[in-house]
Amino acid sequence: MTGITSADVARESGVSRTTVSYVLTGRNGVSISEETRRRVRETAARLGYAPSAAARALRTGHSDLVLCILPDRPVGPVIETLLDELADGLSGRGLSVLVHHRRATRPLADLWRAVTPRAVIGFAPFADEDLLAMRRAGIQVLGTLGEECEPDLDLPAESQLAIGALQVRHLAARGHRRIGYAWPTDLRLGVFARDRLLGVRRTCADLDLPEPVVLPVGLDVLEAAKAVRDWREQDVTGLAAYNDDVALAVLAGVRAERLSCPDDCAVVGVDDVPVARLASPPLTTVSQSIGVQARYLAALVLADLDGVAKPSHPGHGLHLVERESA
Amino acid sequence: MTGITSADVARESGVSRTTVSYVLTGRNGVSISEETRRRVRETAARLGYAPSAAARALRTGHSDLVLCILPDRPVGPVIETLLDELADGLSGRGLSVLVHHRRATRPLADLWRAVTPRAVIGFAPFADEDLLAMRRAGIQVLGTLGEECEPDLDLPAESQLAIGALQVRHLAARGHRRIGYAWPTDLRLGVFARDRLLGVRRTCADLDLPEPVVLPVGLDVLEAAKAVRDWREQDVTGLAAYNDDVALAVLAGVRAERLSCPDDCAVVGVDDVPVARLASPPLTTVSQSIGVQARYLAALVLADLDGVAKPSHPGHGLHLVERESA
DNA sequence: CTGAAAGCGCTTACAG
DNA sequence: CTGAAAGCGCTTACAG
Repeated sequence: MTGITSADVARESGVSRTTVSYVLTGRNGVSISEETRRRVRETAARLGYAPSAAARALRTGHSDLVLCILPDRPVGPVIETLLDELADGLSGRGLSVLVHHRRATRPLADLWRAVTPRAVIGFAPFADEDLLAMRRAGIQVLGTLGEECEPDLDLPAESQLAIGALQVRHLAARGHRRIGYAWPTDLRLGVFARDRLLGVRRTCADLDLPEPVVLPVGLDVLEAAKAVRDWREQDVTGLAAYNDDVALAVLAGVRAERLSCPDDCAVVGVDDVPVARLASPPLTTVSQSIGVQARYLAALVLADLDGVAKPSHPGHGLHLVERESA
Repeated sequence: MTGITSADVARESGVSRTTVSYVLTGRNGVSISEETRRRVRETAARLGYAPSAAARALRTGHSDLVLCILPDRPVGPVIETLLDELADGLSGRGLSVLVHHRRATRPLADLWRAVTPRAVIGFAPFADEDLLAMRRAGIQVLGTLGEECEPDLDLPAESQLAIGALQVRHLAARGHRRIGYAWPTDLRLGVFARDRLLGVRRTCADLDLPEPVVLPVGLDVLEAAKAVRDWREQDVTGLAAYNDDVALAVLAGVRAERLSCPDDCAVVGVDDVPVARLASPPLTTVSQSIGVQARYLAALVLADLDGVAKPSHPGHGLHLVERESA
């Protein structure tokens, strides 16, 4: 019932399956008369023929899918936008983007073997064995954790470092000397948070500021208020938050303590989520140029497909969105 | 290089591929000695054998994937959590959840044919022809837009209606008679918004309240402030927002107008996103019991797989999270 | 310019 | 209890 195969199209068009395949996959090496091409295409369209991806995958060894592996937690609008733009960049070449939220329960291998993707893009770290196995299977593996967009799990990711640096430089430029870091309580966020904090630490050192005071801040007003009190006791006035959500919690803590931003303390987030501008006061934050990153990622995938040289890295594309909180 | 096939496992274990297949797919109809089973399983593990999903899909007609189709816009933490829990519920049965953000650019048919999933779950409406084609191909198609979790594009979705109803009932119970509805400016949200607003309208009628005053509110303070002014001119004091993001904008508008919630006007959102409790004032909102919905969805998929009767619908599982904004 | 045929790696009646 | 063989639908050398 599923239906129409290339054999049907061949019979209807009065040619062989070979010819159908050549016409439809667009192999221009083989010369087939324009008339024949037209007829085959017309028949395929008329019958509603769509090649079986399973058969094609079995034959060629891979599907036309790009698999994106996300961590097992909500990723927020920034990554969502990135995926969206990535899908845009790849769809023109017949590649579809599929997203998988990593579960601890099932081995990753089951998934990529099932999908046999053209490329796997990791937004969460891979186990070394998974990485190797995928490479061995001829799958292009990209990560977004490292500078080179290659999973390199030991080096701190340059972009993440740069984010922390930008936060501190802005706070320092506003005259803040004692910096606090609002660390996310969600343990799953550790990978990113570690590198961003490292960026904060290094920049404090570079600017001759004292060590930043790191305090965990959950998405809870009382907890955040407690952290704000602790920071104030240590004369911390410049606060860098892991991301906008955490920054929003800090802002709530500041209000709960009847203090005000940016007078009593300044807060800088990361991501520029849509609600950042709606905060009280509107949140100053570090924005990542998602479009740029998405296009770069798409270009990397396509370059590998075409066997041409990798495009050069477009840079982090970070910039500070200055509002009223810092 | 990709490597190990069932033939390798068969040779190493000294049995036929048939036996390997029987052991590994766990067909207990056929009786195979425990000793043989053990040996095959041990060999497969030792060689790191993973069956080719493409071959299996070609043979059986479907993969072990469940494809979730999302609209082409960020969906927010609620849907993300739902997907997460859905994956949990299905992974025990060897099913992996894959997510695709709908692009206007490529026909949906290309994707589901490529994936040949066991089930497709739609978080966005399908075209009728896609729906029919998938059903014809033997794919179970579920939607989350309708009560029955079946795509039924003409009927307003009961859950969405119930959300709007709950918002109005809460506002009415607080003494608000003139209700305003904050409509999202993002056009892509129309499907959900329409039904929620309908729920608001009907409930206003049921309670003998005047027609709600619908105003578009983007995620922008100035725009929201303008809307708040307009509502006040019409003596609207109870505000139902499409979702928490829009509600946060309304709250920002209220502050910009130097008014206060819930004294001057009350605001109710939808979703209970993590930052809702961090708003100023903390946002009263309608929460959907995501866990319940996810388990129901998983159960629907599995029931179809097992050929048993559908589980009964668990109800909307909506409840109001009362904070300070209303 | 076009076609007959092999083979990708599975699963599953069917025959022992 | 186990194996030989067909066939899922494609692509692609190879032969005309």
